[in-house]
Amino acid sequence: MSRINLIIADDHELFRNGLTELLKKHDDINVIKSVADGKAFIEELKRTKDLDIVLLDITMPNMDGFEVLKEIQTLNAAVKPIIISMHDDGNYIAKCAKSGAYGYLLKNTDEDELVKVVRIVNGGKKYFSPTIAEKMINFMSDQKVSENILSQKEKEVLGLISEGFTTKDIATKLFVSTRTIETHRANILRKLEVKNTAELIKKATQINLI
Amino acid sequence: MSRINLIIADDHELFRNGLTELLKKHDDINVIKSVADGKAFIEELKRTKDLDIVLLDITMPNMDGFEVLKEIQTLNAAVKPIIISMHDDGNYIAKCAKSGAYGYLLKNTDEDELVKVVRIVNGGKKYFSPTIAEKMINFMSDQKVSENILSQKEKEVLGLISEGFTTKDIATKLFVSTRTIETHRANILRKLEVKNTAELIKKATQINLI
DNA sequence: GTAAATATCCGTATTTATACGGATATATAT
DNA sequence: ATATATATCCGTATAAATACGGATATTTAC
Repeated sequence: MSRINLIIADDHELFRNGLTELLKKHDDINVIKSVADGKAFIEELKRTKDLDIVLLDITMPNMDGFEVLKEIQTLNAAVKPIIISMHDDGNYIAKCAKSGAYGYLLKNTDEDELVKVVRIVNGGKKYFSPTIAEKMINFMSDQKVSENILSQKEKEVLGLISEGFTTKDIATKLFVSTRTIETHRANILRKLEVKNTAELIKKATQINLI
Repeated sequence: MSRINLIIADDHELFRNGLTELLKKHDDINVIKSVADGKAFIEELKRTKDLDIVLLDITMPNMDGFEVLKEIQTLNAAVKPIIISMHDDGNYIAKCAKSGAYGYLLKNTDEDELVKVVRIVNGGKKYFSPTIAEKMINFMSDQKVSENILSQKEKEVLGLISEGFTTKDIATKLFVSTRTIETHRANILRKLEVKNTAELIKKATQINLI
């Protein structure tokens, strides 16, 4: 039986090394390298034959996990990425799933779960735990609301409002009448269910619109 | 020579276990236990004699690192806490230093540094690396600005503005004339160097004023 | 292909916010 | 103890935002 060839990419050296020690205990898993950022990983990827799995952190310098996922797709590489993140934001999870991750684990996962997922993914199957999958679903429904509730133009206007431009400024900038911008503002206020600019900006920051 | 008795408190099981494996390699360090949250640690603390050091994460369920630091002080325990965090926010660092931490390490510290700090701290000395110390200093000066630039009253007014109350609303609520609130608003805008409410609320959220 | 949403336009009126400029009593800090 | 900052007050004026109500062409969705 051939062993599972694996690389760890995480900018936290203590975590990376600790994880290596943990995985060493499992005979069917072969940690061939660990790297501290996405760029270093991509270089390894190009150099290494028979790489099965990469355990990938999201937040890394140089090139973060999302970019690595994209690059893996671009290169059409055979490596199967498993995300190991400490964020259980549906946001992150959904983004990873869309970008081709084979699994998503939290850093508080236990060793058994980790090893289990490595084996499942190595077999070519994707694995997202029920809890993780749920977070993702919840996010996607919320997201739909906050991302799609405003039109492109409205989002643009909102952005300019948040930068301190007045209605007149914005109208000039966008080559339309102030009346148009006023209508946009009114619609934005209505859609976000707020009654004035102050509340609007607060809400918009809360739901990540600006 | 007696060994250094150490407990790890971190909610990320993979990190905790990996760290344990790493430290096992050093004969003078004795990892007597690892726990997943602050509360569990405090219980261990009460039970365990001759505990020298705790490696403490900030973000944990039940009782976070800050609370643990406070509790250690309250109990007047002899254990010397070293924070291992992934956040290099001056904010966090300053808070920990104030609360009696003996050291502050980032999770991307290397093994040598970790072991070095454990030994230094075990000798009774505090250790904050130059980089960490610098972040803390920078934060403390920034903090002074953003926390002290507005008066209590101005902060109160700002809070109400951000909730969508108008000048008139606020005047009524605070039993003063609208003119007073208008002056407050003008002063707030001037102090934060913004020109209208939209920009104000954005800036205020950015610098954590609301 | 029809319905719904969007982007754009217009008018009138009211309410709010901002910009000037100036004042006093109290608390805080050096 | 004197200077500085704060909280409070007032007037006048302009600029900006919000609230009504209504319209059309285009794009998007089902």
